[in-house]
Amino acid sequence: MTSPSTPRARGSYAKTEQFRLDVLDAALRILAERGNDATTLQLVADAVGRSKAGLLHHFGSRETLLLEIVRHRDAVNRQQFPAADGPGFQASLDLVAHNATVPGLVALFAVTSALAAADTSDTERRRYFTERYARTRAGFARRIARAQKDGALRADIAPETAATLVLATMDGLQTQWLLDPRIDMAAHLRALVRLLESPGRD
Amino acid sequence: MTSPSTPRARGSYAKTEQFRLDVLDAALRILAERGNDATTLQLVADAVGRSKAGLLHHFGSRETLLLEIVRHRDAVNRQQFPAADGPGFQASLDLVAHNATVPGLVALFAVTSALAAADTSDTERRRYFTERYARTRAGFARRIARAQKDGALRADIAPETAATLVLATMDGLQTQWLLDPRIDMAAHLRALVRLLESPGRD
Amino acid sequence: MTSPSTPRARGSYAKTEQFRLDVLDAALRILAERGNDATTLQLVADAVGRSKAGLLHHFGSRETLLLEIVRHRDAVNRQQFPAADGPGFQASLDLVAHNATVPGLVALFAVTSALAAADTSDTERRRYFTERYARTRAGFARRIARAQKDGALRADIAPETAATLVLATMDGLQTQWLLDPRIDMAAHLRALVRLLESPGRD
Amino acid sequence: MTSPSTPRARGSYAKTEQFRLDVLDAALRILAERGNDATTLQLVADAVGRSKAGLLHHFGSRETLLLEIVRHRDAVNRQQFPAADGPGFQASLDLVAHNATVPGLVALFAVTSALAAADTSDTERRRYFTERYARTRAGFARRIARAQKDGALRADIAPETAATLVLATMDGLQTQWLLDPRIDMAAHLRALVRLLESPGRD
DNA sequence: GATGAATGAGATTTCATTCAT
DNA sequence: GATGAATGAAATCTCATTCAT
Repeated sequence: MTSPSTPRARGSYAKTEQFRLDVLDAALRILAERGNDATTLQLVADAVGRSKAGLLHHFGSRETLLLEIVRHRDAVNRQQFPAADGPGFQASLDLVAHNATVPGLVALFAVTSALAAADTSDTERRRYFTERYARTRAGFARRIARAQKDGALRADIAPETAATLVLATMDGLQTQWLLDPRIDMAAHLRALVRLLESPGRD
Repeated sequence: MTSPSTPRARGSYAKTEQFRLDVLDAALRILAERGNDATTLQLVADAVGRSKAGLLHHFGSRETLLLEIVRHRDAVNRQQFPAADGPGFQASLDLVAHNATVPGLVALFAVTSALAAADTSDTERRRYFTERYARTRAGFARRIARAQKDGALRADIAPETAATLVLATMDGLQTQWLLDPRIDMAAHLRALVRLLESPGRD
Repeated sequence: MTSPSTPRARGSYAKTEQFRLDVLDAALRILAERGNDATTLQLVADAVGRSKAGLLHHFGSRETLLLEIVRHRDAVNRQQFPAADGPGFQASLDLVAHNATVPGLVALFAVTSALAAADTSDTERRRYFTERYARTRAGFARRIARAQKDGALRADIAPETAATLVLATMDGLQTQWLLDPRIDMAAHLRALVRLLESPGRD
Repeated sequence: MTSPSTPRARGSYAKTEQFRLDVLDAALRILAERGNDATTLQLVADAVGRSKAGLLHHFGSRETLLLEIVRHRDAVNRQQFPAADGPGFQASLDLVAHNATVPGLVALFAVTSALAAADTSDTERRRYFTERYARTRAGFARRIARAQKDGALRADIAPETAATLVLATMDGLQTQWLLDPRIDMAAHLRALVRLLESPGRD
């Protein structure tokens, strides 16, 4: 374990962590500008003033680098949008609203998760997303269960099921929004939450 | 032009069409076995006993070939699971149930649509999916509106909104199912439909 | 077999052979200017306006490309300096004199043959030089035997032995000349020939 | 500074020297087994239980390390085969016979001297071999001149010229022997010596 | 239409070497 | 001195794509 304030894994090379962050930033920026296929290691290396080989030394492969962006953003998001202990979906709604300002990042998530899901062997990418979804579902389910007990959400649906639906909806909305930015992700998520709050009245 | 109703049979036309179908089949099979990245033109060419150049002669590019699989499957599915004029979601439920038997195809859709959504320029791929989603949403919305009038679905949500939610859920469930096959896509879709139904129904 | 005037092996791509020759020329030039280690594929590729990958498509590897230069020069030299059927060493002396004008080429031969000789496994390079030396020795021996019969060369040394010595001397002289250009290769070779012509008289 | 005549023994000096010798031994062994290209610093480092960086700390570069092997072997050989003050070539013949038992070493000399000769700039390697050849030629010439005065060798060839020929032959024979071990280096060198001897000798 | 050859782009691997500790 | 980490250079490999026949 390292000291809590400096989350560096190995005791060496102070500048390394900053360098890694710089690379992730640069890669994300290029990704947002050029798209997945056009984002080459050379371009990223040039952007940070290093060589392709230098990047590979730190990240192992192009795939891993992209996955690291996802990982890092997940960590940042967990800090910025902590799934508060309240029963509501406010944190998720805030995150969705925030995502609507960073299409490049949303696109990266969409592509990476789809590729991970399509992997036919047990890649790190696939493992990461499998775990990530399981974790997110569990968190949602916990808060939904509590909200159902409080009477804030209707109880005629299993918390796990509702959690899966919320998560699926958030994902699906991203694809539709990327293809047609007029679609309001947050508004649609709110609509789903409303369905979960009370049974329909005619 | 060939006559619309009878199967083509003249000369090389029929042969070409059959060849294209063979390629799509072979490609989908390899895709299902090996995943997206490992599916090379060479592999597909070998599988159908042709050259890489031959495939490209017919399909233009690898991307287009993959998109053609999607296009073709969409056409087949429209035939097999016609969004019947009834008010229910039975056709969609049937399609989802069927998809659960063809993970390779589901994976292809997930990857291709994500890549299309991530495209930063106006590619054919992007155009296809944009249109496809718009069309599907419109169809869902039409049937939802009718069901609301009939009292089968709750009316306190805009048909367009509900349609977007249903479609998003179907997409999102695919990713989750690919990552964890224990997730029952059809059951979850039914749960969403139930949320959309009028009270006093179950 | 192909027609005698167009020595192209395969019936296709007229420009290919010229391209290969251009590459060999460019590589030899750079080799002469920069030396063995500093001659990179990139440099050669740039010189002929192609990509590294293009070169590798045609030559397989950097090693092979260098060996091809040797092969090609051997062929050219065989034409320019045909080991005439006369009994003398004039052709060899001419070749040695000519070599003294192309240090880059001599250096390439020296390095490549040494590397081939140092190869611990049966590489193509090693095979080529093994065969080349055997062939050259046999040719020399044949002409020496004839000269001995004619009385032009002393007969108290086996033709094979003399041939091996002549060849060894030519090689060894190249190294010494490269390290100190004041050494006159042709003059030294003539001195050896004189030793072979007649026994010493005091 | 250590005392000139007694072997060093103080502190880490002796240890360092032993380490250097161990590295040279290990490198030569690997060179003999794997050949020039396949002999990586990592392999040598592993063989002596040190790190690559450790080797470079002591030797500066890979090239230098290889040159050090040559240098060290030259020193050992000068001790074991002192070019005795007698007029004959016995010491050289003994050395050649000994070399025929250490192909790895012979190969290293062949490659290193060829690379040195091919260097287009004034490297340490090139300097070393230039000097080494000059020194060896001078030594040979001195002894040949004496033998000519003694009437042991024919006098119708300049001692310098004969020395250059002998040295060239020794080098050239090594290459031929490495490529075809059936070639008897010592026998061929003896044949050259015989050509240099006065008539009426055999 | 079809195909083998040619081509270029890019990822990856392998090294030697340099840097920070 | 010694070493693990960092780095860049270059070769090689794998593809998709284009060209010439």
